[in-house]
Amino acid sequence: MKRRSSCPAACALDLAGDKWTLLVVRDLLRGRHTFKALLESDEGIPTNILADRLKRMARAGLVVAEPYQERPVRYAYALTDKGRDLEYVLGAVARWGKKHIRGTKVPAEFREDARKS
Amino acid sequence: MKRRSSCPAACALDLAGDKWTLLVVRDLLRGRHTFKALLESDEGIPTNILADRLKRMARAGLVVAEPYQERPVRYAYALTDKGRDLEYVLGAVARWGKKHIRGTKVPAEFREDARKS
DNA sequence: CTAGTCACTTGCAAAATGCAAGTGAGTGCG
DNA sequence: CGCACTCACTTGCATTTTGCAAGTGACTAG
Repeated sequence: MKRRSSCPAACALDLAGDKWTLLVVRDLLRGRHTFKALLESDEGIPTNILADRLKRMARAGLVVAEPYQERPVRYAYALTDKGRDLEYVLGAVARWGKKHIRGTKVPAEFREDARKS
Repeated sequence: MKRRSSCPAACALDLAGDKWTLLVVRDLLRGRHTFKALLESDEGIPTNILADRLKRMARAGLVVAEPYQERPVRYAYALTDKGRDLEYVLGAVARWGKKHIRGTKVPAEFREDARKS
């Protein structure tokens, strides 16, 4: 894995700087842990992209996949400490969106987290 | 412009959720205002991408281009209030990168802003 | 007249994205 | 057993975005 620079922001953006990764984090934080549950968000992430993001995030150490049943094996995805810490990035992004993009609404699951907006 | 959902995070990511936009914000914050100065960062943004990002950011109301000389007309890019507010997002991203990606170093221009890391 | 700078634009190949359809392992029903 | 259905993906393919290199136009300095 090549690094563009030694800037922490640039390196962080290499891991989480796209339109979907932070939304997956958002959904994991709001308690959606299965592939199907993650698919059901309003934004409608395509299945192949979700599969790819989960793999990348696992490689980057942001999530872990743990089997919640055998036969057939089914995985539940959970944030690692590293992934969970993206909550503060997500919070900053959401706060910015709420302030500057009119018509946006914080999902019910995050209402109390939005007090600082 | 179509909106993926009404979530403030999703909408914000549509505007700034890519590998380059926040780095341009970082460079504008550190006082680099011309096309050339923005090109000179360590990450090496390609010229066409920079031109495209500046256009998008202008359309999104994040930056304004003001001519700093006539003959030939040259523009200096400056953040709007909306764009400057991305500083908090950038800060959260940088803090996360500094904490979780080893070997990263906050650029000198931001050292005092990094106290909360 | 020539070289050089700045701010781009253009062309094109490679990679990422998005959509739809398919697959495989299993469960529940009659 | 046969058929329908679910869940978690994978595959194929068209479109879009990226990245690199080269080119352009306006102008300045020598």
